[in-house]
Amino acid sequence: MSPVWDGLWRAEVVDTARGLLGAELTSGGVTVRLTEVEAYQGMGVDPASHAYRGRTPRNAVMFGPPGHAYVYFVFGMHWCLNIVCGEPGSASAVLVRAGEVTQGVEIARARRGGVVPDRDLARGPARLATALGVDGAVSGTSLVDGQGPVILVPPPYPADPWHIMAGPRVGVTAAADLPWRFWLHGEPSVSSYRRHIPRRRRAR
DNA sequence: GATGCGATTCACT
DNA sequence: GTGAATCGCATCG
Repeated sequence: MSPVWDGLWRAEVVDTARGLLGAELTSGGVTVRLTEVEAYQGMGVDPASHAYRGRTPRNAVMFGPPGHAYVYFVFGMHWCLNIVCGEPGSASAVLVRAGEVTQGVEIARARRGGVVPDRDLARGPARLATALGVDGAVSGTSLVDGQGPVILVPPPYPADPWHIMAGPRVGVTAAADLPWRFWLHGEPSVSSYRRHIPRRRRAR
């Protein structure tokens, strides 16, 4: 594993998240440059984390070594891609929320199913996963050993700190006040979703 | 642009 | 049974 990665995984997950801005994910002919990420801490610490209540079959890979993919299924139709961080057992991770497609634009567009503006190809975690062709089969594979279906490459240089914005994580109901979402200022590919608002059940 | 809401499957309680 | 780390479309301004 490269020294770059080693240092990133050892950092606090919020710093790891910032350090991943500008990194590139490549899968099946499509490359995405990360412009928006969210940090999730580990078991018993972060109530918004899937690992908060401990290890389960679904989140088991979060407890494994860093640099691996944790992919989960939400809302009955979407896949989301996370990068496992920290020491093995720490169960922290960074959710990849959005990016700019830098290679394979037409492949990504085909995966997204037709007419999609470039900036929207990987704008949002489920769209990003779709653009890369990522699904549950990727979960548990390494992103950094060059052997897996998805390859993660470090940023050519760290993002300018003045360029990094921070705010509440999107769509989470717990710990909604923590500014653990990070994005690159001015990037058109940054998702614009609002904070989750619990909706009343419609059975009435 | 902002806001509201339904779709649709699964893991966990 | 409940609610979820979302998205796309409809509606309003």
